[in-house]
Amino acid sequence: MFPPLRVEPTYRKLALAIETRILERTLRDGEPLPTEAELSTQFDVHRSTVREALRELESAGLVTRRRGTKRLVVTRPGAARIADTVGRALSLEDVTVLEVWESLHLVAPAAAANGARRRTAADLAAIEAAYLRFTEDSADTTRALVHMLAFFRAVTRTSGNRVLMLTLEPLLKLMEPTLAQMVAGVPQARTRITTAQRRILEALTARDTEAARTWMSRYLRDFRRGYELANISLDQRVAWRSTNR
Amino acid sequence: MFPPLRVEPTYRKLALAIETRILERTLRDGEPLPTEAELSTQFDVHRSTVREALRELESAGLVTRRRGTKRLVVTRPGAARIADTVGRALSLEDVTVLEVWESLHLVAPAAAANGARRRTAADLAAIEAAYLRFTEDSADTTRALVHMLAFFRAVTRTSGNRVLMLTLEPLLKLMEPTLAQMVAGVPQARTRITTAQRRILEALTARDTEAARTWMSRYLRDFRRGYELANISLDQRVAWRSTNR
DNA sequence: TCGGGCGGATTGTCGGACGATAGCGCCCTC
DNA sequence: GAGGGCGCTATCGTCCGACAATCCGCCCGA
Repeated sequence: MFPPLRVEPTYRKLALAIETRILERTLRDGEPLPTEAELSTQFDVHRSTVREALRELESAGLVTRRRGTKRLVVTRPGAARIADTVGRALSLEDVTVLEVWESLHLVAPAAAANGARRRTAADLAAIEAAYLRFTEDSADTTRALVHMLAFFRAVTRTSGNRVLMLTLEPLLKLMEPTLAQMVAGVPQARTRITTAQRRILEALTARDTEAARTWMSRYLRDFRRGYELANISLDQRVAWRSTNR
Repeated sequence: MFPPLRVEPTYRKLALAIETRILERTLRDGEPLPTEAELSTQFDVHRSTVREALRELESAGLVTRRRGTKRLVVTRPGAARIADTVGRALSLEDVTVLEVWESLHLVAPAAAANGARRRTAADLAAIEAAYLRFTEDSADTTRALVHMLAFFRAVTRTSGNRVLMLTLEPLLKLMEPTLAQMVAGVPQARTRITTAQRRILEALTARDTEAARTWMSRYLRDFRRGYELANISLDQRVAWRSTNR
C-alpha cells in the first residue's frame, strides 16, 4: 500500500551517484576523480562520508589508485578484479574442482571452435607465443602455470566474445592450485600439454572448427586424467587464497 | 632486488583481516559482525577507519545489513550480487547483446543436457512451476520476464553445477531488457516460448539428454528470431541500470 | 635544459561529539 | 503465564576538526 520507505545512508547514495556518472561515461576511464575535499563540498557532506563512499567504489573496482600515487582514478573493473570477486563467491559456496572443471570444459572448447572462424594473424601469434613460452620455460611449475593460463586466455580471445573471456577468468584462477599440483606431480604432463596445445594451435591456424573444439576438449579431459594420476580428488573444494592486490 | 615496499593503508589491511576470517569460516554466514566500537578497540584503530573497511566488505557482499536492522551480518555474496558486479563490468566493456546471447546459448543447453541426467523430482516440480506460472501470468511483460528467468534458473539448477548457476545470473540480467522488448514486440513470442519450455520440460522428465540440449538451443535461437522480428539489433550494447539495492 | 629542492595540496588516520533509532528488557495487564 | 506497550541503552550515521606523511608541481640554480 505504502512505498517501502527505505532510507539509504548518505554514503551509499553518494557512491551510487558517482557510480552512475561512471556508468554513463560522464566520468571516463582514466580520468582522475575529484579530490575528497571537492566531493565533500560539492555534495555538501563531510569528508568522512565521502571516504566511505569511495571505499565502496574502490572495492568495486570502479576507481583505483595507481601504484605510488595519491589520487583515485576512474577504472573499469578488469578481468583480475572479476576473477577475484567471482572466485571468492564460488569458494564460499564450497564449489568443487569438478564443477569448475566442467565449466571450463564447457567454455574453452566452444571458444576455440568459435575462434577457429574468427582468429586473426595477431591472435595466432599471441597463441603461438604462449605455446612457445610453455615449451621453453616449464621447468618451474609456477612459471609453467602462467604460460598455460596465458594459452587459455589467448585462445579464448580469438572467440571475440568478451563475456566468455570474463567468464573464463575466475575458472582459471580457481583451477590454478590443483592444476599446479597436477603438473608438479605427473611426469608426463608437460609433454601431453605441449602436444595438445600444438594441435589446438594447428587447428586454429587451419581454421578447422571441429578440430579446435575436439583438441581443446581432449586437452581438458587430459587434465582429469592427470588429476587421477596425481591422486587429486575432483570432489574437493576449490582452494582460495585472498589476493592482497 | 628489494621487496616492492608497498604500504597498504590500515583500512585495507583491516578489511583483508576480516575477509580472511570470513573466508576461513571463523566468522560464519549469518553471524553478526562485532560492533564498530569493538572492532575499533580490538584492532586499535579509529572507528572511522573501521567504517571504511566495513564499507569495502559491504560492497563486496561479504557483510550485509538486513532490512531495517542495525548490525552488519556476515553473508555470502549471492547470485544477485555477482550478477550486479559482473553485469556492471560487462556493460562498461561495451559488450553487445550478441556476445551475451552467444554465452547464454553456450551455457543453457549444456546445463539442460547435464540436468537431463541428474534431475530429481523436485527439480522437475520447480521447472514445471515456472513453466505454469509463465503460461498463466504472462500478459504483463514484466511478469512474463520474471517467469522466463525463473525457468532458466530452475533448468540450470538441475545441472547441479553451482558455477554454471552463478555464470548464468549476469547473462540473464543483461538479457532482460532486450528480452522484454522482444516479448512485448512480437505477438507470437508467448506461444513459442510456451512450446519450447514444454519441450524442454518433457525432455528433462524423460531424461533425454540430447532432446533437452536441442530444445534449449532452439528456444534460444528463437530469441534471435524474435529480436529480428522486433527489430532489435544484436550489435547494440547491453543496457544497464544500476540496481540501487 | 635538466636536476634538485621547496611548499602547497591531498590523503590517511585520529580524537571526539551528537542525534536517531534498533534492540532489549522491564513492567503492566489480562 | 502470555502478550503487549514503554522506556533505556547500545550502536550506527554523520559531522567537526586536527595533524602527519607524502605526492605533485613549480621554481630556481647550475
